[in-house]
Amino acid sequence: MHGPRWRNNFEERGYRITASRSAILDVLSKKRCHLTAEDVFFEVRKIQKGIGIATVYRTLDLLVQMGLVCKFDFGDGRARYELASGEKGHHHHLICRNCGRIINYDDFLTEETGLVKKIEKELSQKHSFEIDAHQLDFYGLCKDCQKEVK
Amino acid sequence: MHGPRWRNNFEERGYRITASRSAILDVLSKKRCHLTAEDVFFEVRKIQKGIGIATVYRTLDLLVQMGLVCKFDFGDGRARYELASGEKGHHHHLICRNCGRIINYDDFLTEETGLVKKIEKELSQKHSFEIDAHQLDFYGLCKDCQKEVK
DNA sequence: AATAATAATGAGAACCATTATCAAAAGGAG
DNA sequence: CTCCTTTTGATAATGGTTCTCATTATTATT
Ligand SMILES: [Mn+2]
Ligand SMILES: [Mn+2]
Ligand SMILES: [Zn+2]
Ligand SMILES: [Zn+2]
Repeated sequence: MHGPRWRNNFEERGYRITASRSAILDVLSKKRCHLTAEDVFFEVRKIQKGIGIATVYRTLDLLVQMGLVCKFDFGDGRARYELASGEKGHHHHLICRNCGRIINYDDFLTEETGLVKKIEKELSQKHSFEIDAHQLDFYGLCKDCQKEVK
Repeated sequence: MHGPRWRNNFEERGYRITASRSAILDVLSKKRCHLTAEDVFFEVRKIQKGIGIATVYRTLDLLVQMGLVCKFDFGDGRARYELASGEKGHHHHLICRNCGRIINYDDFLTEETGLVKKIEKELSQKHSFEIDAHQLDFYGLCKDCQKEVK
């Protein structure tokens, strides 16, 4: 996820590479986790003093549309954004119901990736659906919250 | 998902079985799909004329907490509720990015269920996480929207 | 049955993440 | 520089959800 690639991507579509936009991409590149729009906003303001929250939302939308960023909704009322590092970089989630902690994992079981592909193929045919992505999340209690709740 | 079970469940916890509450459960039982709170509200009003939207939200929360109802968030800004029919009744989703259509499927591949269990076990150990549920969604374009977009 | 205690409810206000609006600023083409 | 398009920030508006609070319904106690 370094410069040239997304720069080309921008230019091809006639989008301008502005300071705000590249600052937002910088933040997403460095903090590789599930940032809310607000998180991004505060982080980017350290670089781009005057940036407005609207620009953050607009840019995030843009990046999602371009496929450079993934948008998640874990059910706590705010969207989360994360750099889409393509095939490699794809991961699934463990989400704590108590504290909201989110754990990424990409050390899939050997069967895991293969089966998901197989399911996708099967479902595509059966439902005439053109699948381009999937999301697998596990919900429960994290280590710390297990004690706490008991 | 018929009477006695959830009635007991309610009484055990000291919750009252009111007309509104059982009307809401009725609606969820009959319309077996992903209803928004508003959907439920309008549907229930046919039975319980004076019911307020706040009661719908409160009751849905209650039912989710009790494990009788599942709450989903497919990223369109509104939560969806659906009767949790336990082990049987569990299903995964196909979601159209264009029109928002949601397709349930529970005709899992034979390997599908087994593998998910295996992953859960593995993840539980590795991350000391107590997993109690999972959600698997596939995103893409439904049959109708494939033509439209092209 | 009457009374007291508690739980549930409806109306509407409040909340809060996200979107829309719009005038100003910045960037690019010539 | 000039014209035209895109981007931006401030702020208002939106819309789903939650909160507040006075009223009502249900249950427990006498
Ligand atoms: Mn993630
Ligand atoms: Mn479903
Ligand atoms: Zn936790
Ligand atoms: Zn569709």
